[in-house]
Amino acid sequence: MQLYQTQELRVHNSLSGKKEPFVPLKDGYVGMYVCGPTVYSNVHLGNCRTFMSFDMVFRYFKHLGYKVRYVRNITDAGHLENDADEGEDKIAKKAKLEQIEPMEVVQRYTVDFHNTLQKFNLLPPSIEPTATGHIIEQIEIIKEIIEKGYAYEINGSVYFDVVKFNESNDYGKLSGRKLEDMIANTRELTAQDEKKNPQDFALWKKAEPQHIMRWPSPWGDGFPGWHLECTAMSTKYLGETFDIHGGGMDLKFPHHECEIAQAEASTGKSPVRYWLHANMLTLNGKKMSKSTGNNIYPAEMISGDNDILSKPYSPAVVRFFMMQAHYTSILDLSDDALQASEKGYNRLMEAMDSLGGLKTGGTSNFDVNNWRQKCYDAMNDDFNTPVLISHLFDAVKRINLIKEGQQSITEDDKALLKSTMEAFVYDILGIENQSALNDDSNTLDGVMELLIQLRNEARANKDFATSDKIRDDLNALGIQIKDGKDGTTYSLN
RNA sequence: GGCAUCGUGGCCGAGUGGCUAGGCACAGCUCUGCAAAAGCUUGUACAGCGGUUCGAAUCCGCUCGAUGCCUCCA
Repeated sequence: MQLYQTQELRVHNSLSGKKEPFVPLKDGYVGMYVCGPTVYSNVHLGNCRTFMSFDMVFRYFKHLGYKVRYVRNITDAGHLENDADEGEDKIAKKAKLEQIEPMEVVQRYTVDFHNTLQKFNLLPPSIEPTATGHIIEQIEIIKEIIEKGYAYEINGSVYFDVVKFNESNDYGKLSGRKLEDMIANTRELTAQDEKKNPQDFALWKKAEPQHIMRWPSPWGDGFPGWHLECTAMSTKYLGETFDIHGGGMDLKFPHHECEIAQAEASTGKSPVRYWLHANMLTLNGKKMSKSTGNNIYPAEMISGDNDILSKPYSPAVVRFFMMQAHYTSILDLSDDALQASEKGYNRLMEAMDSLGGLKTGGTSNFDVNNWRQKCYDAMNDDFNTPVLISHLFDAVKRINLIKEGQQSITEDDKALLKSTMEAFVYDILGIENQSALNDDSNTLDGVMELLIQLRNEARANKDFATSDKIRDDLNALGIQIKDGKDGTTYSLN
């Protein structure tokens, strides 16, 4: 018996705009595709939020007992900088700027991407395919689309015929747009545009002689278009129809809309059953943007080397902060909000640390089973991590009460509470306990035990000058002394 | 300009047609030698203006504002 058989998960499907019961294509298996980064610069924090949201989704599916194949691509072929004919792809542009090979750019920023995600404790996906590794597959799809009559070749480039497609299909169903409206609002056609219609998009672009990234094709040397790689790779590894497709809100149009069109044109089937979109991260209430300086890189945040925040924040605190908001809501990052989260995070982790040492008794004042199901209910409701966290804090309160001897818990309930807390905090939310990670020295424990003992002796002798000196000086070092009912403990700040 | 999403107490952030989300901050109390930690108690929030309803912050309309997309972008 797997958990998914008893827990009824509902997800917000962008295609219908509603929460729907999640039923996978194949019982017990989930296929999930998430649009990965274009590796032409360092990942920024907004990217991280999106990938973190889907990491949490991935983790929850796994926790429920599904076998999950999670595919997240690396876009290393570059995309056009602009829509003009002489458009240059981003990666080639960066390569020229830095006087290095395009693949050097790709390598450098792929490494940065992986390092950063690892800091935030993201699990690696099951498959991480690259666009350049799937040129052949992309060419095959283009052939298929041409054959079906939804694409045309001109001057060595191939374009998707959106108007034609819209006659038999619904282009715009994901983003809630109508082709007629789009046509009505279009800016003037540039004179040299090869496209029949401004809404058409490139499947294959002819490479000009100076273009470095190029591959042979039936239409001459060129490179694949904007949206094709995701269709090629998702189809290859997950099938023509699969369960979940995720990505940032900003990809909804045109990227995801075009993916649907490409897949429906080539296979005649709707590619995705549930579209999930993660919302944006703003900084101090405004869009993150490199050009205005309203931007912060993960590394700068962790090191504290930035002009925006008052202090460094650990990746675990940042993750906790992000999990306190629902993935479909815009989240605003600010120093105040992070400070509040940091304190909440510390309180949660201290409860986690004291869980194991809790004294048990003959009765429980805490209905652990009922509480546990509330946690699942929160997650089952479209991965509602903020509500889950509110329940986790209910447990924190209980843990502290039991610790203070004001309430009691049975051995069985304690075991269930502990395993449930660990599952939700560590496995599902992916929040690491950094106090536990750093606490690798038995020496420190020994020294602290000695100091606590000396302080207590001083207090017993009413030598408060000495006891306060120990307490205050330790505090200055970032070590907090805590006097509880059952003796004194300490924690590192 | 068009489309979409959203506007919640000092800050962040859930949620629902009538029943306390939660975190942080603040105040009072308990505990303490004094503190800290922990616990308890208190906050008459739901952008504005109308409307529907026995009842709306939750539904509808309008206004204002924010964010995203409309050209690559998580």
